[in-house]
Parts: sequence; C-alpha cells; structure tokens
Amino acid sequence: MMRKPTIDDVAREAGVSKGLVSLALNGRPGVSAAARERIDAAAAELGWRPSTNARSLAMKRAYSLGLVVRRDPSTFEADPFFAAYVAGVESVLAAHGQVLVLSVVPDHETETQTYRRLIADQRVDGFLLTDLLESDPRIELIAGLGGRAVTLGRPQGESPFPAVTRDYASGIESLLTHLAELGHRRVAHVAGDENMQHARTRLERHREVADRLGLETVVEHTDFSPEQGMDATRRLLARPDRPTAIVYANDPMAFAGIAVAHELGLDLPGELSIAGMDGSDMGRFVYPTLTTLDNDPAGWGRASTQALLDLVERGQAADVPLPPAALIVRASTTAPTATA
Amino acid sequence: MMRKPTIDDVAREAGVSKGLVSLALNGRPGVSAAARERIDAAAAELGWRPSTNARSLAMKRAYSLGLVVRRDPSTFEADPFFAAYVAGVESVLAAHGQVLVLSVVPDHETETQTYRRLIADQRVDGFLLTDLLESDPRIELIAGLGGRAVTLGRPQGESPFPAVTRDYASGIESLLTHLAELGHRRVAHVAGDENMQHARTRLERHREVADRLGLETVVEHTDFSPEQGMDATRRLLARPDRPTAIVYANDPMAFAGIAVAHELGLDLPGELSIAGMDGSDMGRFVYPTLTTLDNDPAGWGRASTQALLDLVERGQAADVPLPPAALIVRASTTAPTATA
DNA sequence: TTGAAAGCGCTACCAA
DNA sequence: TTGGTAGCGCTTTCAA
Repeated sequence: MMRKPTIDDVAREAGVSKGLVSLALNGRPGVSAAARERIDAAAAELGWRPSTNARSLAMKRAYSLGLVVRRDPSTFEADPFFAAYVAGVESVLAAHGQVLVLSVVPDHETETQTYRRLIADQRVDGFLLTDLLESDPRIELIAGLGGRAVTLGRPQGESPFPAVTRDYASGIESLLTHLAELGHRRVAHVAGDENMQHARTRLERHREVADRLGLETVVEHTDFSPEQGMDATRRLLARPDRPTAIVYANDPMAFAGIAVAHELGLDLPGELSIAGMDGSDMGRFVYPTLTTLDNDPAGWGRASTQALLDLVERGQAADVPLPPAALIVRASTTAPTATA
Repeated sequence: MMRKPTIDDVAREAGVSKGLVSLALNGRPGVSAAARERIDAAAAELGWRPSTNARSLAMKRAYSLGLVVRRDPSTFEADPFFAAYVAGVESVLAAHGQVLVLSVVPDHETETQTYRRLIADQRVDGFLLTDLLESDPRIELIAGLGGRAVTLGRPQGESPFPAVTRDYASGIESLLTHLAELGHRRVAHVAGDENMQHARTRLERHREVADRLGLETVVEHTDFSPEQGMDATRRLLARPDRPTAIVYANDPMAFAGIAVAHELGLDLPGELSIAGMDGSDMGRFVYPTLTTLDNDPAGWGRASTQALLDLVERGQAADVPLPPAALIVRASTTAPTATA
C-alpha cells in the first residue's frame, strides 16, 4: 500500500518548491499562473490532500468548532431545536473543510472544565453558544482564556463576540392577534427559565403585546422542562378564571400541556387553545397539531457558524439579524367554546 | 502574556531531555523513579499540557471519534435515542482526553463523502455506527479506506469490527406477556424500516413470541417516521378486526399513534393499548404515559465508545453484550374494554 | 536509564 | 515570482 502523498511529493511532481505549493494551495498571491497550473495538476494527479494535522501544528488552529451542551438528558431528548440546528451548522462547516466537536455535559462544573480543556488543548477554534443566559458566565470564561465564540441571542452585558439574533416581537404579535381574533380574552403564558435570554424576551414581548391587545395574561414560570410544563398547566387549569388559551415558551412544554388537557378530559382545541414557540416538526404529529412560531433552527445553525468562521478566519464578524419568526397556524388554536 | 509551556520547557525545568519527558508522560517503562518524579513536578509547576496537534502529527492520530448521522431533520428531531447516547459517549471520551466529531447529513451521498473526508483528513480515529442496516455498506466503505469502527447491533454479513448488542427477546416477551395477561388477543406490530437491523429483529421477536402466546398479529411496515406511524395506525384502526393493542417499533411512532387515536376520539387506554420500544423520557409527558422498553441509550454510548477506544488503542476489541431491555409499564397499556 | 537528533507535513520568512 | 530553511511540539530511533 502506497503512503499518502505529501506536499513534498506534489512539489517534486510539479517541479517547484513546497513553499510555492503551500502558497498555491491557500490561494495566496505571488504565484504565477503557470506554476499554479502545474501545481494543481500535480496535486490532482497524486490525489493529494493537505494534512490537517500538519496545518494545525503550524498554524495553531484546530479547523473545528465546538458546541458544548449542558443539559440533563431528559430535557435534551425533547429538544426539537438541536437536531436541525446541528444540520445547519454542518452544512456550512463541511464547505469549509471543518468539523463540529460536540460535547454533552450534565452540570455546570463539567461544562466549565470542558470549555477549559477544549481551549487549552486547542481542540476547537471557537464556540457556538446556544441556550444563552441573560448574564452568561461562559462569555467571560471563554474571552478570559483567549477563546472565541458567537452567541445565539444577544447577552445582557458587554460581549466581545458577535451575536446572531431573531426578532420574536412580530411573531408573538401575530400569534396573540390570531388568538384575540378567535375571541380569546384570557391568554396564559408559560414562561421558561428566566435566566435564559430567550425565555425572558419571549415573556416580555407577550406581556407588551397582550397589553396592547387588551388581553388578560396569567404567567407561570418554569425551567423549560416538560415536567414543569405539566405542573404549570395543571395550576392554570385549576384556576377559577381558567384561561381559554395557553402559550408555551417552547414546544416540548406545549406537548406536555396537551397531555394534561387530555388527562383532564378537556375537549381540544375547543375548550383550550394551545400554542408553542419552536416551530418543531413534532408539532405535526400530536393531536391537535400544534400552532407555533417558525424558528428555523437550521437558519440559526448556518448563520452562527458563518459568523464564527468569519471571526476565526478574518478576526472579526458582524452581528447577524435573522428574519423574524413567522406564525404557523395549525389545529391547536381555535375559537373558544362558549361556556355557560 | 506568557506563551504556553512546551515539552522543552518541562525538560529544561526538570533537567532532562525531552525524549525522557515524552516517555514519562506516556507512562512508558525505562524512566527512573527519580526522573519521573522531577518531570511530574516540573510539568505540574509549569501547568504543561501536551499539544494535541503535535501528538497528532507525530502519531498520525486524531484523538477523536466520529459519529455521522444520516437523517432528514424531521426524523432526527424526534429521535429520543440520540441525546442520551451522545451523553454516554462523552462520559467515556472525556476521561480519555478525546472528543466527539459529529456530522449530520441529509442523504446517502453526502454521508459517503463525509466518511471519506473524515478518514482522508485523519479527523477521527474511528466511527460509531448507529442506525445499522441489515447489510450496511458503511462497513465495507470504512474498512476499505483503512478506517475503524464499532457497530451498534450485529450486522448480517461479515464485519471486521466489534459489535455492541442488546437482547430484545426477553423485553418483547415481557411486553407481549403483559398484554396477553391484560386480556389482549389481537396485538398489532408497527415495524420500522426493514433494512435496519433493529427493525427486523424487533419484528421477528414479536412474531415468535406472539405465536407462542397464541396472540393474533397484524403487521404494518414503516420507515420509522412519525408520519408513517400515523398512516399505519389509521390503517390498523380502520380494520374490521381492529387490534386492541398496538406495539410500535419506536417511541416517536407510538406518540403519533396516540395522536391518531385521540383524533379518532378513542378512549385511551381502554379502547386501545399502545406501547413503544425506546424507553424515551418523553413517554412520561404524553397522555396516557407510554409503556415501553428501557433501552438505556447512555449505556449504548458508553459501551460502544469504550469498545472503539479499545480497538483504536490496543488494535483489538471484543463484542459487548448489553443487559437485556427491560419492560417499563406505564399508563398506555390496560385491559381492553369489552366491546358489545 | 538517558541524551541527541531526525522526522511527522505543513507555513512563514528571507534571499535571490 | 521562486527556493531554501527554519520552525510548530511532539514521538521515536540510536548511541552512550
């Protein structure tokens, strides 16, 4: 079996020095067209692929990006955002010959260690920061270690990293307008973990818009888990002034809400309208099918990866606003049945 | 800012050659206790961590494992196996200072390219092969490229790679016995993609056990997607000899089945018992809560990763049998209501 | 048991 | 525009 061709083989074959091959490979200026041509031909003929390991050593680069997910498996399992997000990440990473290093950790301490280890060992060139907290310690941690990152959402404090953001105001407005037009007056909001950036903005937008539309709002707080989504739903449905519609800050809690409603024997969606906020595909396979906002996780994946690559490779990157989340009306929202 | 210490710094500090530091670092014989001690002390004092990049270049190793998932995002999204599996993988990988490279690809062609690229660029030392097909072309592909892997499940043909397996016979036997004892006589099986190894074994076990217990079986075939799970359920419930219980080859289809039953206005679980087979946590947050088999995805993750590391590092690894899948009885299975 | 030196396959720098 | 050479930080001979 023949050994893998190296840059020396290509240089010899093309009759040039390996320095020149390097320049040509990286599309750098200062290589004559003729030389470039012979180099390309030689590389193609030998089937040469530059060694990532050698480049990494010389460049002090990993040519990979890191994603560290802290979650207990049960919550992670239900997360409809994740899969499509990673697919989006992959699509741009592959085009750049880079890879994604994924880590799933159970707790905060392991999380911190993981970031440290990945940076110290130069396993990644930057991090994708999902599940952003309002005041996220990872930003300081990574910046302090000399690492780079991009945030999904804009953190509260100062951040040296680019942020990818999506406007939820219009989506939530569409959703609540939709409910108001159906005749709902009491619309509850089951909020997520308020330390999390998107939980808080979703709740704030809900409050604002509901006020403007003259809707009565009750809020229940959770940690985004289906478990707490169930509890919140039970509390809401036990109220004397039971809401006729419940908006959940994510889809998994909405599914749990549907389960509770079934358990209580409510007629859905007549006796209770339900909406989620992740645009999950699973929403098409529950009864009734779930009204939600289209969150386009793959779009988040592509945008955040591109921004991070820009930062890593060009030293800077601008914030990226994603198109506003759009309303997806399915069967779980309808006019409330008149109650005696 | 001080530069990262290298092996030379440690050697100098300890007053030895760097070759000796290398031996000590890797726990190799031929280093005196005294030298080893001074080296350890020097390394600790300087806070030295060997450069993964340099080792990779010298050793032609990536110190990372690859997981390539081919799935359209909608199916992936619903996959309760994946998250806990990766968490299990991580737990052993981190202890070995290695990382997981994850790739999510949409189709077979991209999948093949991804394996080729990862091997050619030496980005990973081996692959975890999930979603095993009965006759899986990835085995030949990877073996042909000189790569290594471990399979989750045992493939039909010859395989040079170790296999991690779990016995489902006893779990399926427990499940069907449970249903038989509740009084069910017609138990349908909604099978998954028959090209997939676990889909076929689950179906075969179901048939065997049902025969033995004298249960009548109807089988519907699907591709494991909730979408087809819905269709299959509709067909089953439209039959004149409608089954009183349906066993689904995975949990997402079982959820879809529950949705269809609700849609048709069936009283669950009385009029229809439903069971899944992934032991998903989500099963606790639907109504009725889902009876299923405990698949322990994290266990799969730990075992397959350990086997692959053994193979990569010691050149060989044995097959690993996991404990049999156990029955988890929840609310979705009950005695069938007597029909007039 | 230890040290010196070569090599892994690239990039970067300095002359020419 | 090019070639030669010196790294990047390890591991692995081969002598001593």
